[in-house]
Amino acid sequence: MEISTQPPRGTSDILPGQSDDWQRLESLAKTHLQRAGYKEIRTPTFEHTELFKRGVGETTDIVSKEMYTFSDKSDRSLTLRPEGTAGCVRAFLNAGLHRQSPPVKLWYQGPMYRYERPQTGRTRQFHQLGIEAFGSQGPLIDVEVIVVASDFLKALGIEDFEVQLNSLGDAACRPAYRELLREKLRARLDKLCADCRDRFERNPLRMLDCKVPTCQEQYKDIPSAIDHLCDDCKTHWLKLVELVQAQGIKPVINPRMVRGLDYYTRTAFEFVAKDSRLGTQSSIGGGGRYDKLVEMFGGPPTPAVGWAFGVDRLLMLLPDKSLSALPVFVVSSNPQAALATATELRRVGIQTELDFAGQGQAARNFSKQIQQANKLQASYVVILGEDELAKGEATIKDMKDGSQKVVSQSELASYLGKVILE
RNA sequence: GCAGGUGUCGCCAAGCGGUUAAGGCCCCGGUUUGUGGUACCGGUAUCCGGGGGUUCGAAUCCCCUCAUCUGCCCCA
Repeated sequence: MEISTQPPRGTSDILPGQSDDWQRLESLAKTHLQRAGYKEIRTPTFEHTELFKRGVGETTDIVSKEMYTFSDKSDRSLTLRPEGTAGCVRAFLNAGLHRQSPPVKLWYQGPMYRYERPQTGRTRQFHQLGIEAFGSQGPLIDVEVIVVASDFLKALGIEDFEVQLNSLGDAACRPAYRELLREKLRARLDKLCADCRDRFERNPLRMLDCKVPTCQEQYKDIPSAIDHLCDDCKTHWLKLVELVQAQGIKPVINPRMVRGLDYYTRTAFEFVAKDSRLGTQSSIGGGGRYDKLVEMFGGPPTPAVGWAFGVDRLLMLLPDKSLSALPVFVVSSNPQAALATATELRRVGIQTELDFAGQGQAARNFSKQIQQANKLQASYVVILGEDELAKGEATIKDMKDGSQKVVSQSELASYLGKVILE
């Protein structure tokens, strides 16, 4: 019985040609976020199921139908993380980071798991890059977080996106608004789609961003959350919008945007890109403020704000990358000499290849080796034939124009270093 | 969970009841063992996602199954 070489449904391998993009994105993220004072945190890829149920919220789609949950040998219920914030908050508390001078700023990157039907821009294992800032309650840090994200996208070469903004209120005003929604809509329940009737019970706010036109028809005259904020939330919101604009970002106020996770309070935002490469997906990242989550996990009251981007989706939007450095290729009648020279060149920082297709001790003929060099798009070929080896020399062939030059082996590395590394 | 599309060599792909299962790309070898990119020649699927069935005969028809893609829901 042969083993299937297909990866599990909804997962995929990141192959040699693609990993360049991943590395580019990761290194850019790292420098960008650290520059803004964010420190990397690495938390487990699975956690106690309870953490997500409580943290993300029982009524969310993520918890109610998308979790990868399993029991270990001691019958603990564990779940592959569907998002990064819950784990960060847990680690933040467990490590006592709340006792550090605020704000505590973290970033993370890694695979997340949601059991869904795969399609363009959506897989069961996907990757998020996120940041979390704990301990500051003013809108200034909301804005920092948004600006850092926006700048990061631009650094990646992604320019065509909008920032949608909304405020969801807090414990002081959201319950009242929720009831208001129920009151207004109770009589119209029969005109709504099945999903909305369900949302009516579980999470009325979610009704507002329903995509069904007949539902939207019913919501036309429904007041938005922004108009029903309590004084504190209102002040925060107005300042937020003002500050965001002052930083040169033109947010799109979207009173209908309700994020899918329960922990958000006040600020919610989403980065949206309309690009056919994303299929019908348009959200490339999102986040908001979650001022009650730390407390809910048993910590001291700690306001927090953060976001996460879908790395896989960002990668789909990356402009065509520049070509990587071209190697030097060592051709020799003596495989051992070829490897020794390649190693010498590599030590001074030159990307160097050689031929491995020979049988046993024998090198392939020069023609074959140079063919191989050509296939790898070598910039230069170093030829160490019997003649050169006898004289302690090396022939350098410029693959662009075919010109050749003989240098002594002792000068080879420094000569090529000059030509290639400048 | 629901609705459609697709599954023939590593990749693209012809074939639509009786073929040794085209072709192209890639790869390998040769013409050319001291020199590349072109050209020419040769090689590479006992097998058509898997399992049943119909038939004298199936990659081609039927059933089941698996995978994949696209969309709905929702999100990254």
